[in-house]
Amino acid sequence: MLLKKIYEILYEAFGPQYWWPGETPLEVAIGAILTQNTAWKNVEKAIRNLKSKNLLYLDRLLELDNDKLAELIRPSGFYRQKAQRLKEFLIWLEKKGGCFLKINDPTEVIRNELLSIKGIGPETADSILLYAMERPVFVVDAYTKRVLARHRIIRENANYHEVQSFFMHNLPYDVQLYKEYHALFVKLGKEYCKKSSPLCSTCPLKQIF
DNA sequence: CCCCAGGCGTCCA
DNA sequence: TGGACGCATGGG
Repeated sequence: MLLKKIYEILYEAFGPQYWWPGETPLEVAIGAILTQNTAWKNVEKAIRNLKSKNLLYLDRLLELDNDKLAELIRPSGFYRQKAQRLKEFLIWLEKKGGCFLKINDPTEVIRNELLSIKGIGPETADSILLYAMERPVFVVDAYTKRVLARHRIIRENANYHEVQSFFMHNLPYDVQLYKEYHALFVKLGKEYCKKSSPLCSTCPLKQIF
């Protein structure tokens, strides 16, 4: 199967990526929100700010007013929006009991609740589900689409659900596989499939075609 | 100076 | 449905 083959080639080329970077599920989820259309380097600064003030805990973040939070996460960009949206998410988490791994609702139910939070779209919801909650959900991002479109595996304008279904219907439901696969796509995209450079003559996937 | 980054909501056709 | 635009910092 093509998707399995692609995975093997990427894993062979890059090895394990150890994703998601973050020490706790809460940190993972916060990173998922802060990294929206933002370089990860900038997110690291924002998270470092929170850590250095010992604020990376649900209760402490909930106490923090939005302006203070915004100032701390400023390096991650869109910081006023993100502060507000992050806060909304934290309130949801608190309402669910405050602990990701103790939430027992079906994945689809949680996903819909996450999507109803303003500022959490499909990619962010799925990143939280996969990397913070260990649910078998495939994460699709800009790199995934760009890589597949350039190799003509999907349409240029394929939507999120379409691409996600393609993976989930052709791969086993396997959390570890999905975690690694998405991380490998990001690695490949960053190094071989940049927006500005149309060619990718040295792309590891070349050997398939 | 430019373009880009691990998106999303809103508005409009 | 899907394209344009605003949101904002930091790096190349």
